Amino acid sequence: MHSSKFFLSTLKEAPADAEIASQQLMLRAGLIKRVAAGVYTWMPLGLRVLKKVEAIVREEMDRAGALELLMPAVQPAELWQESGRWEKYGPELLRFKDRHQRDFVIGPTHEEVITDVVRREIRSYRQLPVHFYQIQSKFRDEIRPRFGVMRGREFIMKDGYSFHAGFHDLEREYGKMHETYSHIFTRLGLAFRAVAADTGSIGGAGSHEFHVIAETGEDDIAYCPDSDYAANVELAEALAPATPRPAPAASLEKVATPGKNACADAADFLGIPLARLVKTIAIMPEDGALTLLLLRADHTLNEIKAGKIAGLAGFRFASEAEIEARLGALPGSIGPVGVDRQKVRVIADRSVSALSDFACGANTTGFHLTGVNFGRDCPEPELADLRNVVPGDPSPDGKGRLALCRGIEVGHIFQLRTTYAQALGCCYLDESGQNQVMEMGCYGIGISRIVGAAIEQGHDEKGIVFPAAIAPFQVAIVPLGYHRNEKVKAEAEHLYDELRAVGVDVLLDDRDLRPGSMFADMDLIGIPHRIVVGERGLRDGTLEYKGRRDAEALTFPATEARQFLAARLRQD
RNA sequence: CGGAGUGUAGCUCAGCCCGGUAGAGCACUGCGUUCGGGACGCAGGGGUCGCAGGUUCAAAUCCUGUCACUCCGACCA
Repeated sequence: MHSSKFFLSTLKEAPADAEIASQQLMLRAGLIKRVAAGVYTWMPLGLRVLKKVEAIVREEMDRAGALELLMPAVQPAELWQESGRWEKYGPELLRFKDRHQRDFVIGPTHEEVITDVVRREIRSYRQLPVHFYQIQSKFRDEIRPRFGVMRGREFIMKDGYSFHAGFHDLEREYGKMHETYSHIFTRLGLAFRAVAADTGSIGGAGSHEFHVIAETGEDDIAYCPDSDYAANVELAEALAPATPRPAPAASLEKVATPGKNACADAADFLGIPLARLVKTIAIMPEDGALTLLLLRADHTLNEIKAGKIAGLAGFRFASEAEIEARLGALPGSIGPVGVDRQKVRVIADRSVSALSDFACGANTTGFHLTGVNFGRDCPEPELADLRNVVPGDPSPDGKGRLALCRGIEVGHIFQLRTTYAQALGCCYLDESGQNQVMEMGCYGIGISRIVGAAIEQGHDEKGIVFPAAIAPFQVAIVPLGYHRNEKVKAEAEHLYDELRAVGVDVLLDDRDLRPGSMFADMDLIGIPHRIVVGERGLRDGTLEYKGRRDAEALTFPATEARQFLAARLRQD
C-alpha cells in the first residue's frame, strides 16, 4: 500500500474528552472516529487491525472445530420473552418496534437465537456435540459508555455456543476452549491471565474470564504470586481468620460521636484503628425483612457474595427512612446491639466474628458503642463471606498471600448448563430414545476491545506500539526525497515490490512531506518495522532499519534488504 | 438515576464576568524558499458562536427552555 493511495488522518492533539491512553491514541492515529456516545466508525487503518484480530480468532476457532455462522443483529421479542430475559434484561437491552408495532431488540448477545436454531435442527444425540460461532456487532445500551472502544455501546464480539449430550462433554469442550483462548491471546501478543469468575445463579466452577493486565482495566483481579490461583475479586474467597476470637476485656460503653457518620471520622474520633470499627450495612431483601450486614470498616462489601446468601438474592440497599423506622437511628449510627432478632436478620463477615472489644453504631443517632462483644452484648450473628479480598489476604488455595491487579476483560467462557435449553425447549433423543435437555456452553471474545487493550498495553510517548501480529502494516518504507530524487524513488519502489512479492504487509510512505512528519506518523500508528531509504545511504549502498521499540537505527546493505527483513520479521 | 460541568473553524482553545456585530495555534488551498525527527514567508478559504425563545437600539456574551456531550457518584452506613 502507498500512503498516497491510503487514508491516514493523524492528529497532533488528542480530542479533549479522551480519557485513557488507548482512546487518545486510537483517535490521534485515526483508527476510529466517534459517531455518538459509545459508537464509532472504524477507519481503514483501524479496520486493518480489527481484521487481523478477527483472522487470528477465526483461525483458532476453526482449528478447534467450531463452525462459523452469522446471526442477525435484529431479533424478535418473542425469543426473549420465551427465555424470560425480555423482563430480566434491564435498559441495556435496546428495544424497538417495527412498522407493524411488533417488538424487536438489537442483540446484546445471541443465546436465544442460537438455541432456537439448534432446537429446530437437532433431534438426536448422534448430531451432538455442535459448536457454532460468529463474529458480529452487538449493541448494549451501557449506562456510561467510556474509554472509547473499551466500553462502547456498539462493539464487535466473537461469540460461540456449544451444545452437548451430557455435562461431561460440555466440560471437555470447555477445557478445549480454555486452551484455545490461551492460544489466541498468546498469538495476539498480549499479557493476559485466565481468572476464575462468578457463575451467577448457575453455580459451579464453570466460568473463566481472560483479562489483559492493565492499570486502566475496569476489573479487580486477585491472584497469588506463589501459585496459579487467580480469580475476579467478585468471586475470590476471603478465608475465615485462622486465629480464634480473644476473650472480652473491655466493658460496653456508649459514646457520643456527633456528626461522625463516616467510618474514617468515627474511628479517628474514637482513637481506634479502622479494623476495630464494625460498619453496619442495612439491606432490604425481596421479602422485605430488614437485614444488617456487618463488616470491618477497613473492608468493603462484595454485593455478589451477599446476593448468593439464602434469602438475599435480588436485595437492595435500605433507604434512610426504612432504617430510621426499623432501628430508630440514622445510617452512620446503626449497629447489631439491641436489635430485635425476630424481626431483623444480622449477618457478619467472618473477619468481624474474630473481633472482640470492637466499636459499632449504637442505634441512637450520633452515638457509637465501644467494647462490644458478641455473645456478651448481643447474640452471635450468622456468619458468611461478605467482603472483597484485600492484598495480603491468604490465598484460598492455601499457598501464599493474595495480590491485586487490574484487568481488561477480553474473553469469557461459561458453562451455561441447561438454563437456556430448558427455557426454550432445546432437546435431543438419547440412546434409549428418552428426551433430554441439551447442555450448553458459551464463549465470548471482545474483538474491538482487544484493539484498545493491546494499545493500553503497548504504547509510549510517540504513540502506539502494536504487537506485530495485529499491526496495521508490518513494515513502513520511508523514502526521504521520493519526489525529488529518482534513485530514492526507484530504490523505495523496488524494495516495496520485493517485500510485497514475498507477502509482507508493507506501507510505502510516498507522501510529499518532510521526514519528521513521516517518522512521527509511522511511530504514532505503531508500525513495528521501519526502513528509511535516503540519498545519503544510497551513496554507499545502504538502507536504514529501526524497530518501533528500538532507541537507535542501524544500517545494512541495500542488496540484502529482503534477507535482513525476513530475519527481523521472524523474530516477531 | 442523582451531582457537577462543557457546547465558539476539522482539532486544541481564547473571547463571555464588564453586550457594540468573532480570534489564535494546528490542519486546509495557492505561490516561493526549504527537505534525516511534526519547517518558514507571503496570500487565501472556512464559523447562522449546539438549538429555540426572551430582554435590548444591539446578544457568542444577560435570562428561560431544550438538545447533545463529558466527568463524578451509585461500597452508603
